[in-house]
Amino acid sequence: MLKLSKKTDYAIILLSHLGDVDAPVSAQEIAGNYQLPQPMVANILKQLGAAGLIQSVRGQNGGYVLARNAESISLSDIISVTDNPFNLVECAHDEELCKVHQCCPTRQPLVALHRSIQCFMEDMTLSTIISESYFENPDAGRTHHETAHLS
Amino acid sequence: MLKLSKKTDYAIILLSHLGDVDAPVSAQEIAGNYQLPQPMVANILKQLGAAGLIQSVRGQNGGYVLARNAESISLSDIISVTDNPFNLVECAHDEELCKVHQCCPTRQPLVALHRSIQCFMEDMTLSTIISESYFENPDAGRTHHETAHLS
DNA sequence: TGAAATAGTACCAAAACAGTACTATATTGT
DNA sequence: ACAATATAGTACTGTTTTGGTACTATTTCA
Repeated sequence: MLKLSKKTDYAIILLSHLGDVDAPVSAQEIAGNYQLPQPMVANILKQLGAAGLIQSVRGQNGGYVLARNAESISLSDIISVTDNPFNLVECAHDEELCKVHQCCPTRQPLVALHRSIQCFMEDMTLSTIISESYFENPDAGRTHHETAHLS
Repeated sequence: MLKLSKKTDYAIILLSHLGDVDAPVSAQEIAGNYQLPQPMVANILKQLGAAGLIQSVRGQNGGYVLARNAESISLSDIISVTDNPFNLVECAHDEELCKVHQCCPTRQPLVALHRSIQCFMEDMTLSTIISESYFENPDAGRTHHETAHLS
């Protein structure tokens, strides 16, 4: 359906929050802060931890901190954890799956679209996301990215 | 999940075929040609017809022809028929839906990604798709190599 | 020892997807 | 006229994905 899952949506919020503070932040704290369901938040943080994007601190006063600096975490990293592996169409990576491979019209243009999205997501880092979220004005910091990766 | 539906995948194939011939083509003919399920093909053609992308010719020897020339049919047109309305995230278009709108980190970067995808899909016309599908491997080695290590 | 936190699973309801079925209608060829 | 072939419209269904919950175990600090 060409949309991001809520998990991804939430994950960006959670990671942006973690990127703003140094001390470990608990799931409960974030859930309360953004009025999101606590079990959901806990679940996503668990996944992000298992994927190595964040580090966990167990026990009382525990929580999560970023495992790497925000510059080295890309939107692509996040999505690969919270969404299923990014595949616009099944045959884009595994040519054998294509039934009409003798002359499939979809493959070329969709692979191009796939690559354009992929590049965008790899260039968009968490630190960029955090700094952009400070602009309240929609037109403030947008133009750069809008024009960057069209082709 | 950030993937296209099979309907869209099929629709591109169907429309590419219609763009290649002048006489009306029936659902059965296309289904046989590409070994796709005939009822599925018929259903998609019905939808594309209702949306005005193709014109129907009823009766024996009937079928479908493109309603407009292939240059004026964009990938965006196709997707808007066969996929649900394109929305990366719910709040991208309706700001009121956003629960954490006091300072939502996701909105800015995802709206940018949304626009980038939208522009790509509007610029990619059916005629481009058709002409690209003629190359079996234009620079296929490069394309395959680059997509191999993505995602 | 108890409270607060993560770790790991496993589960469930609702929605979307992929595909099918059936009836009605229009056109052509004989 | 009539049968064959085609679209038109609608409704249905099994499967998968999504969004979210529940439960138990483990770790740490006070």
